[in-house]
Parts: sequence; structure tokens; C-alpha cells
Amino acid sequence: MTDLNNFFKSAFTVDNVIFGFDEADLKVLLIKRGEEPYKDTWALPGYFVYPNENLDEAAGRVLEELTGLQNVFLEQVKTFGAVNRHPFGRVITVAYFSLVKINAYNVQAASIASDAEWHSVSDVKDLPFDHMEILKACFNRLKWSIRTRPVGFELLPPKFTLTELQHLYEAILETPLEKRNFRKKILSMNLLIDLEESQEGVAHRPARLYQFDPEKYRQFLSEGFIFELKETKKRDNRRKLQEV
Amino acid sequence: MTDLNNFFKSAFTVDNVIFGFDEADLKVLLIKRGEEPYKDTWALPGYFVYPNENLDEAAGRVLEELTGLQNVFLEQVKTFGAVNRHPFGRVITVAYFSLVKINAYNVQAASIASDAEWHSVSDVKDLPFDHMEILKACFNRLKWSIRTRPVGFELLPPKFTLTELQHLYEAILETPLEKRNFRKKILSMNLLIDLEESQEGVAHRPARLYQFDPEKYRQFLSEGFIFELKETKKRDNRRKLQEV
DNA sequence: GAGAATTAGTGTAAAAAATACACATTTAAA
DNA sequence: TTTAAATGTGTATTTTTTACACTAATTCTC
Repeated sequence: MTDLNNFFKSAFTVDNVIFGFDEADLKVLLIKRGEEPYKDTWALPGYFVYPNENLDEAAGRVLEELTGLQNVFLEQVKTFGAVNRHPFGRVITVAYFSLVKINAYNVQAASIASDAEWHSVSDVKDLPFDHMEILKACFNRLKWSIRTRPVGFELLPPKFTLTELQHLYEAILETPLEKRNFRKKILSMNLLIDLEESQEGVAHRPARLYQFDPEKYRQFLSEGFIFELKETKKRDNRRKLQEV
Repeated sequence: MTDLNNFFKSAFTVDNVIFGFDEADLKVLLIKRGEEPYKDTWALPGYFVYPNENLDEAAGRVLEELTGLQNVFLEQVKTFGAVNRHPFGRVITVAYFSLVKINAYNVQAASIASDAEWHSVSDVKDLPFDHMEILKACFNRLKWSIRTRPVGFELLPPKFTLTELQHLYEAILETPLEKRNFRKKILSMNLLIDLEESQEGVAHRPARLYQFDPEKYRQFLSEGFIFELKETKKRDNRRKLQEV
């Protein structure tokens, strides 16, 4: 144990599941791999962790090289290290997901990728390595995170309508929500600023614009409140026979 | 990218936060390190991941070498890889926690440890490396897990009383619970078998013994129910002034 | 500029869940 | 037989969740 060099060492990477939200659909940014193995296949972006780099930094770098974006929401999800997950040797990867405002995204030709493209999460069926498993783990974590912390706003433009917010929740949770109850719940947390502005350029009654207020959220937390959108729980609909 | 050998490789370990529950206290199994760095200091058990070993297997091996136990509940929590977390070089570690029935535990002299001992989690204040941070992350995950999945039973003997179960929840959640409501909630989930036996050898009214039924839990899940013990949420006690 | 189309925005009653709370019961020990 | 100790139970109140349908505001079309 005294000399680390005597020990087995593994190649060490991060993979980053980059989520975006475009009107009605949750998207994930995939790259077309430029090199073997799986050349020309759509895959999750990822790269080696450099010796002088923390894990979060590596994940942030992968994202920045691909999109040009900095200071983006990033969360570590799980580490995948099955012995045979990479055909060329032992490669252990830490999976992250990040949330980007899809409009702020700029395609850049990253060295590793010959191409990058948004795909609807629900359409992604085949990915190389164990990337399907990684995507699922990150998607599940996102489902969880959006119910317990105000992270949904990371996927929306700074000004948004409550309907847009609801559509985002519906896309991530993969379930329809009831409009009045959703609005009541969200507004009752008092985390949004009503901008007293309206949408423009829509062919119907324009909606009010809101903004998430991180300062109000800090306050909310310091007062001991908990952000929570309940998981839709199946009810027990069994009823006793009624007497007539 | 084609030749993994050209890339930086890191030493790669697992650390395992082994929890046990002893009557009233949540405990963690620490080892006294037998080697530098931090020789003779209490620390979390951990070891290198072998080339032919998956991560879960490595964590299970660490546990088995230390306690002799197999098939124990194990959950991956988070990977820690700060550049300078280990003084001898870059060491990235995947943190797991496991839940053991403290009575089933057998001390074994593990090669890495000169000693192993249960410590009350609340008493552990100093640990080497970033082990305090790892312990906290695992403890927080356990708090979460015990509220959302029936994992508490892993820490209790197969037959237990509802009072023991409540004490376990209180120890992990670090908050007192109301007896009647706790029992009502737990029993209403219908996951326990009432063994129609009683405690023996206690100097007061003996309590009924129960057993967790994994088969009932599978049923419960397949019917779409969700295991959930609500987080105690701070209430808003502000009241409007009353008219007299 | 009248009417149609479209989406925004709102309130309330009913059901379910969570909470607060106190005493009788059972056993072993003295 | 009494005492000590922990078990086990029921109900009323409050809070939260759910279900549900119409009016309002705007643009577009004719």
C-alpha cells in the first residue's frame, strides 16, 4: 500500500449526459464518435480525467468543449466500472448529468466528436458501451432531482411561463399534470418572481412571465422548508360493497 | 484514444461505510490503519479495485474480508476524486455503504487493518483523508434510502419489535417519532408478518415480534405502491392576528 | 370589426393523509 | 399484591391532495 505504483491502475473517464428542453421534449446531446471503437455511432460525450483535474472539473470541461458553456448545472450520478464495459481495456467512468438552456447552446466541433446533435430522450434506443444504462441512471436521477430541488429552471430561459414550466415537468416525469393544482403548488412555494410582463408574438392570450429567484430559495431553505413535488402515487381504489 | 495505455491512469479504490445498529445507536465500522499514511488512525475500510473485479464486487470483498459476511446490502453512493485527496498520489475512490446486522458480525483481522471497531456515528468527528466527507455523504444517502425503500430491516435481526424499528428510524433520521403514528404508518403498508410471538426475557410487557416479508414488498411494488415515510417538514406557524 | 379559435387563468368542495394526544394492558420484579 | 416498565390502541383536528369547468385575453380570419 505504500507505493501506489505497484498497484493496478485503471483508465479513468467522465461521461456527461447533457439534457436540454425544447418546447415539448426532453433532449440529450449525443456525439457521433470520430474514432474506434464504435466509430460513427451516436454516443454520450465523455473523456479522460486529467491528472490535475477534479472530477467535477473534468465533467465541466467535457461540456464546455462541446457547447462552449460554462457554469452549468452539473450533478454526479453514478460510477460505472464493469470489467468488460470497454473493449480496449479497463475503463471506469463517472457519470454526470448537466442541464443546459438549449437556446444558449452553440455547437462546436469537439476533437473527439465529428458531430453533435440533440436527440429526444424517448427516441434514444441504442447506444454503444453501457451508455444506455448510464443514460437511464441519469434520467432517473433527473426525475428525482426535479421533484426535490428547483433545478428545472436550469432547462428554461430566464423568463418563462407557468405552462412552459408545467410542460417541462411533464416531459421529465413522463406523466400529465393537472394545470390548476400544478400552478397552485408551484406558486405556493413563493420562489418565483412575477415579472408582470407577458409573452409576445403568440396567436392567443399571452401568458405571464416568471423568473426563478435563487435568493428566495435560499431564504426558503434557511426557514426549514422543503422543495417537494409529490410523486404521483397509485391509490388503492378498492371499495367495500355498498349497502343499498 | 485508440491506445488506452498512452493515457493517464489513476489508482482506483472503493471505500465502504459499514453501518450497524445496536439497540439505540447507529454505528459505523472503522479500522485502525496498519500502514502509512495515517498509521494507527481510525479510518473507513477500503481497498484497491482489482483488474478482474466489478465495483460492487470490490466493495463486497472489502466487507467480507472485514466481517466474514456475504450477500449484504450494498449501495453505491458517490465517487471522490479530488486531486489531492491522497498524499501519495492520485487515488480515486468509489464510496459505498452497507447495512449489516450487527449481531451477525464477526471481527476478523483484515490484512490492511490492525483493528476494527464499531463507533457511534454521532461520535465520529475526525477521520483521515476526505473520509469525514465520505461518511457524511453515505449517512445522508442512508437517511434518504430508509425513507424510500424498506432497507431498515437490513440492520435489524430477522425478528424485531415495532419499538426496535422505531428506534432505528429515530437513530438514522436523528429525530423523535410519534409512536402511534409510526406504527400506523408502518403497519398500513402491509409489508410485515405478525409472527404472533413475543419477546422473551424482558422485565416488562413483552412486545410482539414481526418479520419483514420481501415477497409482500414485491407485490406492493408491482401494484404501483410507493414506500415512503415522509420527511418531517417544517410547518408555517405564522397565524393571522385573531379578532376578539 | 365581428366572430372564431386558442390558450391563460382561476376557486371550491370532497377525499385522503398527517398530526396531536392519553390511558388501559401486560408482564416481570420486588 | 403491589410496583415498575414498556406495550398497544382510537379519535378528532388540521393539512394536503385531488378532481373538476368555466371565463378572460388575445390573435386571426372573413
